[in-house]
Amino acid sequence: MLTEVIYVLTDRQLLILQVIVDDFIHSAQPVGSRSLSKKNEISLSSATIRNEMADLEEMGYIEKTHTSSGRIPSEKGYRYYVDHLVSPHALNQDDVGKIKSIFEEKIYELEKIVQRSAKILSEITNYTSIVLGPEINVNKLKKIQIVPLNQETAVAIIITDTGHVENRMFHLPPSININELEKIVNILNDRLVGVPLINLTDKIYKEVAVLLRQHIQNYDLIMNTFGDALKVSPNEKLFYGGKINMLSQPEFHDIEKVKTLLNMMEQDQWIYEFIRQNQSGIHVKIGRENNNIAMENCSLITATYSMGDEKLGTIAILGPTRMEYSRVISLLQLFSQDLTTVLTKLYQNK
Amino acid sequence: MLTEVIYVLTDRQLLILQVIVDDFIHSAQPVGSRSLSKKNEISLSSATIRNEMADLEEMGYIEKTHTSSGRIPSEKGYRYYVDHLVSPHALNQDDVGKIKSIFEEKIYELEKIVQRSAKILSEITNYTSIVLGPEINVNKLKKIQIVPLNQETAVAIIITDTGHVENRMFHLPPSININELEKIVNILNDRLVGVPLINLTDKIYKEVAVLLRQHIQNYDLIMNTFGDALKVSPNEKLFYGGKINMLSQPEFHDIEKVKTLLNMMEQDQWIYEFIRQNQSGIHVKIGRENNNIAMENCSLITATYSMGDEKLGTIAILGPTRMEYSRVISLLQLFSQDLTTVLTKLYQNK
DNA sequence: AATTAGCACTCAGGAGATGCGAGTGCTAAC
DNA sequence: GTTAGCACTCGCATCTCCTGAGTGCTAATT
Repeated sequence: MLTEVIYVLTDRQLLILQVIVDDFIHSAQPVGSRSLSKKNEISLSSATIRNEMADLEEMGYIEKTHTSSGRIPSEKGYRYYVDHLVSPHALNQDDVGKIKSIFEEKIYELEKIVQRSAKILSEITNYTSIVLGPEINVNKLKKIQIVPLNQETAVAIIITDTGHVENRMFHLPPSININELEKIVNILNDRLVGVPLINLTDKIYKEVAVLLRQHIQNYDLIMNTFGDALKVSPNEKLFYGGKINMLSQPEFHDIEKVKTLLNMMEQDQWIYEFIRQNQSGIHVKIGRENNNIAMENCSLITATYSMGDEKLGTIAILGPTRMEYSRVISLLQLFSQDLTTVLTKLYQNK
Repeated sequence: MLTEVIYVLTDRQLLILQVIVDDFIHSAQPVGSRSLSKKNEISLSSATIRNEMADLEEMGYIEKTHTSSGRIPSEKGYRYYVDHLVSPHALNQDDVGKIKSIFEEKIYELEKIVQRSAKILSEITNYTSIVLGPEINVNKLKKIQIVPLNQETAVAIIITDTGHVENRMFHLPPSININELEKIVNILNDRLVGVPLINLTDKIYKEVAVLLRQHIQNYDLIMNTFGDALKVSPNEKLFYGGKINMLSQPEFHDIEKVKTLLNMMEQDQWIYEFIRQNQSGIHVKIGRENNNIAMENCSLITATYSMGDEKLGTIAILGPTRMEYSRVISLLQLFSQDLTTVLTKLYQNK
């Protein structure tokens, strides 16, 4: 992308730009000079405003939809607005209450908290929320269990220090006997507790294999099938809230746009990679900054949440470029703070 | 609902009705007499066809969209078509292959099989698939485990005979000690293995409570919090596939219709109750037969799947009333049969 | 020098008018 | 009983016209 020239704007231009963005965010209609001149914040004639708007347009901060239309903010305009003009939004008591309510119910499972959060955030904002669940790969093993179901199958259960439970069924070779299985489990629990899940398989084959081979008859036979069961799914889960909220936005009255957008959301992998790479803190990506045709008309605001100072996951709000930046930013700030506090309190005291 | 009069149709009328429905299903355009007269199956002049169509309309099987338009099937027409005119559809090799592919991968978890099925069925049909997961309440307890995570929390794990794993975190009262917990678990496992999950809490409080009270110090204190953990979520899970396929149907080019429909799908509860009540076999509900405004323009074809002869769950395909009934019916027939066979083989041999 | 009033101009979008084509129903002939 | 023929209907696309909200520019005003 070309680096765009950043002009120095006069106070008056700043004011006008801000009012245009604010107005357009709420009305979704191009803003004209006459309607601006009527606002309290601005006491200038429409002609003067027209002159200033012409300058703002030349600098690339606003644009027209056709020759004689009012102005709408350009992506560059939104960028400037987000970087310099958003005032810390005084949050509505209602919204604050709803965010607090997420944490009031006594839920202990990380994943459920996160899922609930996605739902409520989308309800408050009327946009779509995307929550990247906690990274389970870095969680540490608390216990491994194997429960045989019948002669042929058993289920392996992996419990982490955060209380996350993974389970996988696997096939039992006919020659195996239950005692052997128990021996394996004992050895594994003995040696592997505290190991991050991501290192589990590695550690088994490199360090524990020798030991297992000594004690177990059919080592290869068992590990062939059981080993797979221990490979924890590599990806964190994505949770969506309010996918259909986008349908209520006037910019998505076109069914084709809706389709490409919803389609993109089904492509978990892309979203996953995209959201995952966020550094901690709040970030705003506007329109084409997202590098995805489906999101041309969308902005994405992301925040991270942590436990102590270990980053756990990401939460994002997806709306039209014409979204209420200041409100959403404040909401996410509050939310990620609260979530971090709760999680730290819940799980940090081992 | 009023019982509608069922007229006896001449062979010629049947033929015309069938061709109209078939044609409309594929073109989504009202069918006129002239285009009908050109078809090979029908060798009549357009005028004759017009006369027959007038009769069919009078009987309520077809209708006009405006005075001089071609005809489209009415709900009654679709009903008649489904009940009497659908010919067993010769399935495409491709489709059969895709259905078989669902079961080729070695997945053992019931839920994952079902989830995968929803996805693939929606891909084959281009409609929306709704799968009601296996009823876990009737599964029988295989084992209960409790794993303490730290001083304050523990996770309870319930494993069923089908390999389904439920887990719930709960709070440990500070005065409790680990040995007591283990004692409880031992007693529960001793007494409750083989009990259907739905009867679990009941059985604990009615039969096992006495025994527990004898052996456990802080019975009330523990059971207060642990008891909740054993209450298995009452509902089976709903899985959707191809929610957005509906957007490609011409009848859903209207954003409002899409919104009400997608909204309805978010109301899990309603869909759940509605689909659940199906008897085994294949059932077709057309338009307003579904008793839901959101589904006025939709038809729902449901099939059940079982293990042995115990009905496990339901799978449904949701499409516009103008959907390919015969194809979908055949697909569902094949699919539910295959799924039943696989499940029976997988889990029946205990 | 900065601001404003005034004016000619542009364009989207809604309201009518028009024509075309695909359909119908009816009547009379085959 | 079937069909040809004809008058009629209506949706839909196209065109034109009109209005209103906007613009840019120039000249007058502060």
